[in-house]
Amino acid sequence: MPVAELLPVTDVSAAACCSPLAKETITATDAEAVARTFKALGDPTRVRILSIVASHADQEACVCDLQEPLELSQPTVSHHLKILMDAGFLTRSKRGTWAYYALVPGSLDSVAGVLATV
Amino acid sequence: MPVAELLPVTDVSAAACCSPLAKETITATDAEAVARTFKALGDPTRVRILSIVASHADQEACVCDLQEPLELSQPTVSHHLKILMDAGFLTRSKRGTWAYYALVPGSLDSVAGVLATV
DNA sequence: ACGCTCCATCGAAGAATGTCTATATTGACG
DNA sequence: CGTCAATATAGACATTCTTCGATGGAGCGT
Repeated sequence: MPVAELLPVTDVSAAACCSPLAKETITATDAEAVARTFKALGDPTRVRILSIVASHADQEACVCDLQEPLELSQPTVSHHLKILMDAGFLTRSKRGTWAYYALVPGSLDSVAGVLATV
Repeated sequence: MPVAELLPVTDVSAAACCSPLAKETITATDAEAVARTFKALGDPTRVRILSIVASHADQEACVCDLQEPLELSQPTVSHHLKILMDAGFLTRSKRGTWAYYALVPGSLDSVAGVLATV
């Protein structure tokens, strides 16, 4: 960010199309973080997973709850669950042989807040 | 969708881990539409484009406004702009030689509403 | 009319992603 | 302790995505 001030942006001739900025733009680093969040939501299977989990009683479901309605192989379901976990939308709690994935409270709502930074 | 009712899901033995659903889940078709929206936001370059456009005075910028800060080739910038247009975040208005891309008012806010359907 | 600038489209190369099968790991239960 | 069930991980393959250079079209200027 300090680099910006070093540039002599006092160009008078290029006034043709380029208009000045009214406020700061997002940094490239922050943009990557925002994109990572949305990329996790950018797959129909993962959207359905979140919907199924959210539709369960305690907003919690195990892998076997998901495999059948999604009609996907078990490793594929686990793969998507990991992505949703890494993105902060789900948590995993293992009870016995089963792994229960639960919605992180407020994680979906906070997506709206992420957009405010753009 | 009507296929679901045909399945005899009255399985009594599998009560071990699977819990019942408290509400309806999203349909596969709707999930694809939701995912398409988020996929458009799932790339750091496109997030930066939206930020730059939103930071301009009238929330409007031409391609030349974007090419330099993004440090990408012009065809690549146009490619991303098309994706953001198809997703409903930007509109294009050509004035003279220049093409001005403007934020669709409320399009970013409505993303939060999309999540409510999940 | 000619050239020049700005932008969109085309085609291709490399990277990333979604899916599967096969295998490993973990915990429960005889 | 051995077996079985539920998940996770690894590797492979096809598809999609991001990016580029090259080309084409539209509009302004001399």
